[in-house]
Amino acid sequence: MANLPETAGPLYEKVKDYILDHIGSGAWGKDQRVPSEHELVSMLGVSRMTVHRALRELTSDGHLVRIQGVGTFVAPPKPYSTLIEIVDIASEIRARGARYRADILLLESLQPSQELLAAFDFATRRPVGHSVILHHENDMPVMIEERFVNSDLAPDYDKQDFSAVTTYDFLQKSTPLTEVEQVIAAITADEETARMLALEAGAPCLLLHRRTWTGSTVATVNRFTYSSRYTLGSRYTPGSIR
Amino acid sequence: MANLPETAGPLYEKVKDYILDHIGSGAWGKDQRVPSEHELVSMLGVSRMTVHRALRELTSDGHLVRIQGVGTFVAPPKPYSTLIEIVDIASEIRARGARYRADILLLESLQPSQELLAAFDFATRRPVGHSVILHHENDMPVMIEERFVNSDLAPDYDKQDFSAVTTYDFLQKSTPLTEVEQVIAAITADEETARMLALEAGAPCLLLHRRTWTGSTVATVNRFTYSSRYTLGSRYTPGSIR
DNA sequence: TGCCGGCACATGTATAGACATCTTACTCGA
DNA sequence: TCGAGTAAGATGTCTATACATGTGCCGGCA
Repeated sequence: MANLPETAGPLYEKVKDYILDHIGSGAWGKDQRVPSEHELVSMLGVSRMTVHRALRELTSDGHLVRIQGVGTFVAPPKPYSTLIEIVDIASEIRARGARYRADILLLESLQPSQELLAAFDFATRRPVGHSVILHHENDMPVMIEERFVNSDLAPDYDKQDFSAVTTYDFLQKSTPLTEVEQVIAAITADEETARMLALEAGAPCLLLHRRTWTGSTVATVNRFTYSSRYTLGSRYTPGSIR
Repeated sequence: MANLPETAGPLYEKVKDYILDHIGSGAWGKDQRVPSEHELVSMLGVSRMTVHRALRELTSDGHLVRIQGVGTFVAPPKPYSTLIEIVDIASEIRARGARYRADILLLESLQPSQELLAAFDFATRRPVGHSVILHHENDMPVMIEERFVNSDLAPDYDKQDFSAVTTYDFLQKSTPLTEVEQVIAAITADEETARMLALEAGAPCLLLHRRTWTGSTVATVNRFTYSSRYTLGSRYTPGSIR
């Protein structure tokens, strides 16, 4: 019989640790199959409910995938999931008491770049609109926003709607917001980005990719670029947590 | 005997719905006490394990608070936060099913750099502790964390507390968390940062400054550095909020 | 008066057993 | 050869029971 860790605490936690250790060491083969509940019961000498609870919690933690009638498998790696609030740059800037302005540089039907096509699964969806907007704070450029709209969105879209300056306004005009996925990263500014944001080429920038689903449809892809001179602030006040 | 919803699905889901409905209607009084497991068993005619599972899942969802030996209570409402969620890198990495490790590189009383002093108003507060922690995902360096503790914090701080590996654990050990302010920016890695994170010097990195107030005191300053190979993603689903 | 032991009651964990549901693979018959 | 039926085995749920652990109260004793 295999040995569980001798640390203190509930049995199911020891079973979880035992399984995590074996996931990490790759001991369960390249098909990533975890022993069945019955096998684990025999191996570890605990009841099936205890094994089941350990497996269930590891599943909800994202370590495992379970398929009824088939078995338990090590879960494939997933993207990060920390919440970052939807960025509304106009509100941000106004809240600082500064003057805000947005210039629409480009507004037409265009194909997004190959890079964005690959990154955001637009290959099978023809975008109907593309806008590039430059946002200013006190007449200093702050952010470039690129926005795409999918062809399977409501067909009554016109350029009037599409030119809504802030993404938040834009989303309000479309179907109700249901889901947002954002990815934030650091990049170095290429020549055009540097020119538009009044930076030197190679300066560090923030990049914010966003996908928004309204209903079941991908509606927009936004690319934000923040100059390193500007920051996104946040303030969190839990208040009444016991 | 009270009636459970007649919808399909597992019993414990019906029990969860039953409890959520009563939370929503405020039926359980202003002290927000939920009936005990034993009472729910009598009321609903299901086994205690089923009631227990429903209560446990509602607790981990944040709807309830349970105190062993005391009882179960409706969780106080949480504030609507416009901000970046507190980053708990260890939970992040574990949620991806990856292996997490943290190495404490330095743990002693030091002055923060002049840059941090200026940025975070430490000039008038002498820090009592300083730690540098390197976080790994699957043995690849992911983040450098620097943590300072202020001298006007509770004086009974010792190195044991201070070496708590994750910031979340650290904050749990101190006074209750009341307010957090975060700033995110893009930087280029200096030589030492690049070496520690296995990057080339000058590579773009994310920088995350955080100030935390516990009570009325500044408690910590954390500097996070994410390699550009890693990203912070976010997924926001308003539909799931009851 | 004050303290402390014990009891009642709350949640937390663990087990054994039963049945339900789902998938896969195999067998047997048309 | 194909297809329906079935058996095996996997996870999912539910119950009854027992014991562990933590909290608060109350009553008796010093």
